[in-house]
Amino acid sequence: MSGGLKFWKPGTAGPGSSLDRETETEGNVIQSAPAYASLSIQAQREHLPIYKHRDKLLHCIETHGVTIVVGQTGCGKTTQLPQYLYESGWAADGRVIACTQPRRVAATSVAGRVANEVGSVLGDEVGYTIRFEDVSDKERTRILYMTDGMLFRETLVDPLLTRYSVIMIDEVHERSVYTDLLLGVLKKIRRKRPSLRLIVSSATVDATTFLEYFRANTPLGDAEAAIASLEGRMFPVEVAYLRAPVADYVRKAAEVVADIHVKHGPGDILVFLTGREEIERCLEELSELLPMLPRTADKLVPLALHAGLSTEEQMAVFERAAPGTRKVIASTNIAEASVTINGIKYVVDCGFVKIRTYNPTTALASLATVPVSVASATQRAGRAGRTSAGICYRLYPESAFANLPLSTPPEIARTDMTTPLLQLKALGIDDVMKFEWVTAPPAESVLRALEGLLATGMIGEDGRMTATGAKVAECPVEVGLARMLFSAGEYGCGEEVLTVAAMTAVQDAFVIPDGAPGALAELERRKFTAEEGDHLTLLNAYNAFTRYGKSAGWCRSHALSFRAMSRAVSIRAQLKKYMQRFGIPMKSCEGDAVKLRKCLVSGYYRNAARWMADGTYRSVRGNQTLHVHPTSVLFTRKPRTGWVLFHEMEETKKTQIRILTEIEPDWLLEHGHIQQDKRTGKAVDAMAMSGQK
DNA sequence: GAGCACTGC
Repeated sequence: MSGGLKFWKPGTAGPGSSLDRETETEGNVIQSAPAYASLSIQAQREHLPIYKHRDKLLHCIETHGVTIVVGQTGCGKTTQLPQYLYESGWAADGRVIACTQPRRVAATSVAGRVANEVGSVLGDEVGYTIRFEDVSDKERTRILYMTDGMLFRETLVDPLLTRYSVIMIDEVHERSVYTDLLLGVLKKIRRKRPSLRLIVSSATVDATTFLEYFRANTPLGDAEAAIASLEGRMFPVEVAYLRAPVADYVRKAAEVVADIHVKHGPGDILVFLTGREEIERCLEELSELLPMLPRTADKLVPLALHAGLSTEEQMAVFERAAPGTRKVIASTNIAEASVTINGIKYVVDCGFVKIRTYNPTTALASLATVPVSVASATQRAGRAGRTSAGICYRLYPESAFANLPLSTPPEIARTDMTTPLLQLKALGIDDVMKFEWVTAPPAESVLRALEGLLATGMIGEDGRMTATGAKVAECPVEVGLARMLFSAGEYGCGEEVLTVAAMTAVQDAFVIPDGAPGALAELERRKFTAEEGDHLTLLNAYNAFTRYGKSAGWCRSHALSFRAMSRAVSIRAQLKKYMQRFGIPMKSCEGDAVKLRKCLVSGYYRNAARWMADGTYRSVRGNQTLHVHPTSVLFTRKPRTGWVLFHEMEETKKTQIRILTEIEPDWLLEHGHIQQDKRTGKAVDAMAMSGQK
């Protein structure tokens, strides 16, 4: 490390230099995104003046149907705007001001802060609504924070969202599926109810996209949409790049951290890497480097942060570093937007991110490591400037930055559209091709989803939703799970299938404890193992969890995630209400695993696979080679019947199937193949394959 | 014979 930091630092702007007045809307991330900043300024100059003052902003909302607000994290838009609106009478006559967030924690914490500022009890004038928690009052709540998913769901009940006078869609730049669906639906609602005011709030210049979106094909005229911007309260962040690319950014990250520690003053360090494995390796490399460093005054405290950690483990990153120590947090993308840590002065950004994409042709989800977008890199850099001026070290050359995509493709372009399309149908939007998407999902994705909905009887040949489809659409789980729940009456296993659905909807109930190798977790899981496979193993784990008092300590000693198990309890209770509403008897199959497994088949018959002599499986649909995920209880065993049903498949290094259960191939024949046959004209999966047994 | 970015209803 004697050579020191081999970074090139842009000379034009240093920490503390102030930026052009107008570029303040971009935050003070110096030199991070020149092309990006100028795009924003240009767009704003062309269209409208920048409103910075409260009264002007209100005026803007008053006169325009849709206001696009640009302002980055910390500018107060989320907490202040709804209050301004409230004070100027937008919540009069029993109307409600809504503000949506993509995440539950954001909705709850912001609601808490605003209630405090207003001097109200949370749940009274200011409240929040998220899944499983409604801390609001139907009569009294005037400012309501909620997840965008909840507001979208509300449109199923009240299609014009009549109780709201203003709806603010926050963090629109994140482009979650529900944000996109909501924007489309809100544009439609505004045609029928022009009095509804919209505020679309974004941290980035995507804002111009939304401005154009709300103007396009709208009879409301040019002046109906406006951009406003709010000043942030960020400190400047200097950005440094590598002179040349590195082969091993994990190693480089450790070196840069060591170098910062030796050469720079106090302040914690946040390192962005792509996954758990990289995080652990980086911290190992760092501990090897430390003894070789010159003596420093401060001690370095290494911490990991990723979603796989328990809540307590995650809390460690928020604890203030003890005097004479410096925290270094190696984190996944979770620290980019979901988790905010104060006191970070240095950010080290590897420049990559793991992203999930869906291939509609093969029905395969895959997880790939790809370069981050300019928007992501900017957001990551900003994490260094929340409490004081900071530095961001990007582990790639500046020339590589210029080639990054401006933003990550929205989720709607890389996800299975089956459930979203069914929900649009439930809203009466039958022609999804004509729906005004902010970004349209790929045509192939829409076609495959419609095919799937038709094959499973959710829609008819005319494309309209069937009676079963309407029930499934209401149920807040994926289509396969809902179908399975609704056939529970037929198989007399309502109690059990409800638990299986809840446990399947929750990912990662079984955890690999930190430090202990997989073997220990494996041993614990074996205690719940059912011969038939993972679905019944999950059922056993859930039943044991409730039998032993739903305790966190019990989960810890049985390699189960308390967080996941508690979620399963909530989901089960919620799904139970839907089953009761639709009159499905809550019977127990009294240990008859055949009934339960037949019921699983009713929802997932499309996910069947046949065992091959080499230990892999072949999918019935598509004849793909599949590998059992190592967390499956069938990882080590051949299924007695030679056939399994799986919950999902995902491509990483190999194509893997997760959550599988042994089935009889004959059970496949009873489902869904007829419609599919008629449509494709081909011999169908289930029928064709069962002949081979 | 070996693994998993992050949300949300």
